[in-house]
Amino acid sequence: MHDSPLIERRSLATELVERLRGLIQEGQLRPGDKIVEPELCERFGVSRTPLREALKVLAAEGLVDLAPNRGARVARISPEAVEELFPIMGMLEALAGELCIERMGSADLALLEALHARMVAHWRACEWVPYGRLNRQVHEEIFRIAGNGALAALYQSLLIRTHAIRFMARKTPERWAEAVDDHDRIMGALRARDAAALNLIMREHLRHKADVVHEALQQLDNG
Amino acid sequence: MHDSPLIERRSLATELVERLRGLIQEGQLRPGDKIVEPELCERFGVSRTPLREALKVLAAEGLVDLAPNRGARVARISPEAVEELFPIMGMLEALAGELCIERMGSADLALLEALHARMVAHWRACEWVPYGRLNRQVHEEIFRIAGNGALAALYQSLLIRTHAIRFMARKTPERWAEAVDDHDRIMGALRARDAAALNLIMREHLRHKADVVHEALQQLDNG
DNA sequence: CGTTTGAATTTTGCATTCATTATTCAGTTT
DNA sequence: AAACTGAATAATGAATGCAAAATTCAAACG
Repeated sequence: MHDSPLIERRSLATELVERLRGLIQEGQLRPGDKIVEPELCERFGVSRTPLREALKVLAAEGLVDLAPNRGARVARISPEAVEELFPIMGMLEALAGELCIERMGSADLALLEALHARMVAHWRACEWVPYGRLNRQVHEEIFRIAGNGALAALYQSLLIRTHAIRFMARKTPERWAEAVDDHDRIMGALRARDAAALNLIMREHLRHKADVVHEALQQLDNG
Repeated sequence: MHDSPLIERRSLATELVERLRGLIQEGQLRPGDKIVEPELCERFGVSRTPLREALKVLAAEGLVDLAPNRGARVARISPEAVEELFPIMGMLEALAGELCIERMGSADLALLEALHARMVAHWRACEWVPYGRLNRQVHEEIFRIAGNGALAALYQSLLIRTHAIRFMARKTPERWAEAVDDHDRIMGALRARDAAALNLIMREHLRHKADVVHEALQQLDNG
């Protein structure tokens, strides 16, 4: 039997869920924006039925707030929500780190080292955007190595929910250095395969990220 | 101004999500069952539109599997999924425990002690059902005291996803005793406000629960 | 007797339609 | 001028309709 790749079939609603997630992530739809169904229907060339199904899903994910008879808005993220979500993400990253240590082979570690080194180089060069990309890749790679799909999916969904806010949160140079230092220590714990240490660092790392967001929110309120 | 309670308005889809969740939880709809839209529509007296919206939401929650053009089935939970989900739940419970220690007042602790004592009494009397109820209440109370709504919601959703399997998983007397012992140690750590210890116990407790489920799955395959 | 084929039936995906509920805005009142 | 009223408009919630896909099942074939 020839093992041909399955023909992938998707419903409009599924397609729309991903498109809308994308729009929210890249900031085309911003937190608090009203989502008017006929408008988006025209934009995507679909009827309201699949769009509504997609909105229901996004609401279940927490990306969209749905008020009965009053339509949908892109969810705003409050300081309280940050306070709630980041510790959870910290725990999930900590678990990912532990699993990663259990399963990681030398090739995996080498890949992480390489990504980390490139990330640090971009930091030294003050290259914001590629730094951010590498940063994300390191975390993704850790989750991949951890090999727990449900964990990765859950983390990803929380990441998207908090994305809007990080988008705005410009790191100060000190915070940036702190993040790089966290990553250095993460790599150290991975090399040493020290699960307990990694656990603590991961949670501290997320605590720092939460602090950055809080500072950014403070700025918004003042300025 | 008189502070009247808001009139609560719900869409049919929202209502259906909860009804269907209930049906799945109480075993009226069992894992692997095909969900035929017209059938359920008749049962609830609604049209397919809101029902389909509800199914999309349940699919996003992982309670239902949706295959394009081939309808919905109540999600089956595989041994692999257990392997993935229980460690996550362990981490979430561990976090809840830590937060609980941070925020718990003496009244909170007293309530937990009372629930725990009643639970143990039911165990001694071999009273299955009330034991289970108290067990659940203890965990719920810990999450309530922890005061992190997102954490509680996330845990709840994983709990429902794994519910079907626990439904079947009959504990052996040894496992039952083990669970009670776990709870004893949890109470001990709470009394001592020892977050690090509680963290470990919580994760171990969930590890044990996963073992129970695995044993049950084994039984099903053999018998 | 087990497979295969293809028409009849059922079920699903999506568009459309209709009723209900918000929102907007001009006209009125204070 | 600010605040209220209510008709006109627009948006949402849900039912219905219709085309495309899957499933079923009986007849034909090896």
